[in-house]
Amino acid sequence: MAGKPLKRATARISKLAPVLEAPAREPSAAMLIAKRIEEDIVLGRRQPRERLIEQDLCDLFQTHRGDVRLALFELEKKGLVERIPNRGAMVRGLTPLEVREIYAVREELEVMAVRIIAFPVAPSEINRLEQLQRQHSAAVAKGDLLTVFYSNLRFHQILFGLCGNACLIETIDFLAQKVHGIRSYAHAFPQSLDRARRDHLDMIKALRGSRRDALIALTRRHLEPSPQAYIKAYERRFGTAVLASTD
Amino acid sequence: MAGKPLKRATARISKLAPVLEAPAREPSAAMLIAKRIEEDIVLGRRQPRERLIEQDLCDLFQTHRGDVRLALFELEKKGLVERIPNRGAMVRGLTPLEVREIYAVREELEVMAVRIIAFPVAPSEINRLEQLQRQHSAAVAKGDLLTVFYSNLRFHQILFGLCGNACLIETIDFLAQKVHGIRSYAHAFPQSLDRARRDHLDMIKALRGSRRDALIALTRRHLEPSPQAYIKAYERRFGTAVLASTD
DNA sequence: GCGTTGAATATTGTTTACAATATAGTTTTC
DNA sequence: GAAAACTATATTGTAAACAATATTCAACGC
Repeated sequence: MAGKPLKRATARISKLAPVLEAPAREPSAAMLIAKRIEEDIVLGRRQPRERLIEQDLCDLFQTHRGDVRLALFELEKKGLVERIPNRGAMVRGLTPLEVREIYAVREELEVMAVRIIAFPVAPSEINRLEQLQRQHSAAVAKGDLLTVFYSNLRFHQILFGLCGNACLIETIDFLAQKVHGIRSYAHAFPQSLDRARRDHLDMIKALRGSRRDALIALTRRHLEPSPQAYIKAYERRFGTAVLASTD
Repeated sequence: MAGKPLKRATARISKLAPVLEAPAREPSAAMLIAKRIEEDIVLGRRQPRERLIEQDLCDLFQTHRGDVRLALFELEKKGLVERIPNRGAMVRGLTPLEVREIYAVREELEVMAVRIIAFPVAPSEINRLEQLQRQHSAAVAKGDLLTVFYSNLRFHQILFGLCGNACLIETIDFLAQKVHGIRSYAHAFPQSLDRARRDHLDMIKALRGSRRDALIALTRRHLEPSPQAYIKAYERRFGTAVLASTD
């Protein structure tokens, strides 16, 4: 047992990873839990300021606290959850100011994405978008909010994915996640969902015609309603003064 | 012991967090470890593809694997480390393509930041920048690369912090972190450090004169050398063909 | 009665031990 | 002698127990 510790040290030097490809790993348990909690927040099943207690989540997801803990750290960085040391985690509510700031950055990046898309776009890609759009419309008609949420998400991922810049795609996605929670406000009105649907159709049309300026304008317009609806709802609830009030 | 479990359930409903302010918490142990490892990567003390073994890091930082684990997850999300399930973590090397993509997004966001800075900027802010710049120059002269790194980082944080959009500031910072690792290449040449120094001085001048267009041009120019140096070094090392070769 | 103190409980944070998986080296078989 | 199977070891992943911290509620003194 005396000479053994050396082995690890040598191993670190010699083993420089034998050219391993990412083996298309499935998401870890912690990520799945994070995803589920995120869904709950998005669909309004969990209210802002509601506490997220580790043991409760363990019981719910049938797992140990390690995974739940990791999921909460994950959600904290995404901005959906607030964690206070030794006190725990709670669903985070965004202030109107934060929402406006996030949407300003989203607009900049999404416009950048459509600005660098290489035209013309392959018909197969446009067909994928149309298919997702049909799925989205059907879900809207049925009132299936979960499917609405995911098909909408996928639509935008495919659309902005066309730009080809992986970092840009990732960052757009990251910012979209931050405001997932406020969509439940925007979607409270059927007219909002309908407007989004029409925007999508127009986008597909612009894409097919390689009309870049139209696509940029649509991208900007498409981002407008959500923050406006949220801010209105917020002011109705907490008074007209939009300050840093936490309660 | 029969009726006790209920208490937790009721607690979750009743306790809606009694208006707690963020108590300016100090960074957790995991974050400190992540920071230290990041420094090692930035300064070239750890090579790309080098393995990061949890137990080694525990010995090094005198802690348990929980913290180290969390730090590695953290670094994975930042993009500095690659993790493969059941196999471990290693320092991640960026391909030239990734570097170009990241810098394209950085340019977009940093230009956005200086575009929305409210002029004129308070003299106190400009003084802070000048002070940091003096610190930076002194560190360059002394060859103190760690101080060079941090004073440069702070300079940009203050500069872009002037834009006032918290989300934008955070995202700029996030992307800068992703390419911290390649700065060791750029800084290999003294002329690079000197050019950066001059850029900073010009930026301060433009800021003082409220010359926005000049500041935007400087911001773009300032981002050029690093990826170029990295890509050149990469090609010299792995051959001129810039493909997905991993070794 | 009201604020304060103190014990009981709830919740998070840390540590350790254990199990599962991957890697390296050795032996065996053709 | 080379390929395949097996064993030993290294490393990560999981779980449970323990410790530290915060919250709740009741008793006490003023």
